[in-house]
Amino acid sequence: MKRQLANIILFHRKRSGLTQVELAEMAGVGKNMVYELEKGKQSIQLDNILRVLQVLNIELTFQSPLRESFMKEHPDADC
Amino acid sequence: MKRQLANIILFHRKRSGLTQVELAEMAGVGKNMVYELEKGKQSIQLDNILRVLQVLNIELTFQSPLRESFMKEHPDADC
DNA sequence: AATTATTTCCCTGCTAACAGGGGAATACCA
DNA sequence: TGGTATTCCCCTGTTAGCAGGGAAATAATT
Repeated sequence: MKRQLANIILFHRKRSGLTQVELAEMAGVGKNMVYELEKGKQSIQLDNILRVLQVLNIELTFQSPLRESFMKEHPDADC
Repeated sequence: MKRQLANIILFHRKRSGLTQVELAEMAGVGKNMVYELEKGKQSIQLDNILRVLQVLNIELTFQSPLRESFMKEHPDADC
């Protein structure tokens, strides 16, 4: 997961034909943010990352053994 | 996804019998971080969130239509 | 009810993320 | 090869995340 996020964002941005600056503007963040994101910087605020991911149509999900088994018994729980 | 992260963390912390302070110490972050995380604060650094998730054995994954179709053709790609 | 544990929410100082600018380096064309 | 587009990486000032302390509010335990 270290550089995974960086790779995913780079991959999706290139595929969508956007430059770093264009992506930054669409996401409402600074251009250096996008640059550092793709460089693999970890200390970036979640909300900024989410803005970028939203533009690229990338979804973020959480998984854990505990969660899976719980959701099986409570299908309508929001957690 | 707004409060989802907060709920997941709270749920897992309770299940593991940890207090906010204990979780914070194990994750190597401040106690207020954990409190704000569970309150749903979005502007938190990703690396700090990941430290907390790691303690609780929660995994983070990315999904997108583009990614799925690409991984099908390149099963060993790391992106 | 009384005691203890935990959470909530103040506060302070430090630090680094952030936006935005700019220039050099590199990549991408015609 | 020359020109353009894009990326890389520096800089500056602002701002807010962060750790840590502490105290009131709430929850849990006996």
